[in-house]
Amino acid sequence: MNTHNIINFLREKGLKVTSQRLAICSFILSRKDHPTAEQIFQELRDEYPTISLGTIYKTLHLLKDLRLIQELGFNNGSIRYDPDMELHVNMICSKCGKIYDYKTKNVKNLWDAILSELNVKPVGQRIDVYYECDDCKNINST
Amino acid sequence: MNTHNIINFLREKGLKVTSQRLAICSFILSRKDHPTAEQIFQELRDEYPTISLGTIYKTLHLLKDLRLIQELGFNNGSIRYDPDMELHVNMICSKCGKIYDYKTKNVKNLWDAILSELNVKPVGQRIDVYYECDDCKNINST
DNA sequence: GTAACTGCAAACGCTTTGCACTCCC
DNA sequence: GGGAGTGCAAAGCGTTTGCAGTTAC
Repeated sequence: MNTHNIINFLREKGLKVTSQRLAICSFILSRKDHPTAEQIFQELRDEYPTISLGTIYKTLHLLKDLRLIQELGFNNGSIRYDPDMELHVNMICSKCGKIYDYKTKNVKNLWDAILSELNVKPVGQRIDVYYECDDCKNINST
Repeated sequence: MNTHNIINFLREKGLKVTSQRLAICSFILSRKDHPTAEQIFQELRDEYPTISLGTIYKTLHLLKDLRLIQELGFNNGSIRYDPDMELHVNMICSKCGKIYDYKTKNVKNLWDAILSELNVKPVGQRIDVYYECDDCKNINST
């Protein structure tokens, strides 16, 4: 979703388009690494020095309610925000916490088979694979 | 794992078998509903009035390090503890938060397919399906 | 006897809330 | 002009930590 689309989307919902809100939406909707609220805060501070964590959280909740992002809670209590609402596998490095999304037709087919077995209408899903990424492997072997 | 096995397991690891530790281990290892630390605390209080949350957490971390349980972090910041270390799907009611585990051949197939496609050695996994359970459906329809 | 464990309370980290001020519409 | 949105600071809540006292071995 580009800036223009975000503006229209917010207006359609009767929401005000402020510069902070636009910045936060553009940021999270374009990121593929599932940042935390704190990371968003730090990265937007350069351009918006007065932006606050409270605003970040309020905007993220808004996007969650609008079903544009999903929250991923982790064992250390942190929450990361994922703008990909389609079925995918979260590939998570157990050392550095880096995440990338993985999607194939095969995953979709197998997932559909499981859902038909379960006979439920899911309102959401989450598939995590924890592994050691190449960067962390290399650090260990040096 | 019954009480006798737990005692032997702890002894083998050189850990002391205290009544609190035994109670917490027996409790979490036999529960299928993935309780929180607070729930364990409340339920054990009757029998062990002086037990503390600190001890619950320390014991849970111990069991995690021993790979007898896994932690599941959620969006509200809470952590729930799951004694099933085999591959399974967590069926989670999005309304009441109730969880039950689901295992079939297809789940295993999905997992094997993903792993062979990805060509990684996983160190763990997590598969959640969020849905509305029968109890919550009935409440809504009355 | 002593090292590990417990219970308590304080500290911690992330998230939420309340409210006065600001700015979009 | 009015109400939604922002920023700040305080409060909230689950988890972790530190330490003195206790207990298993």
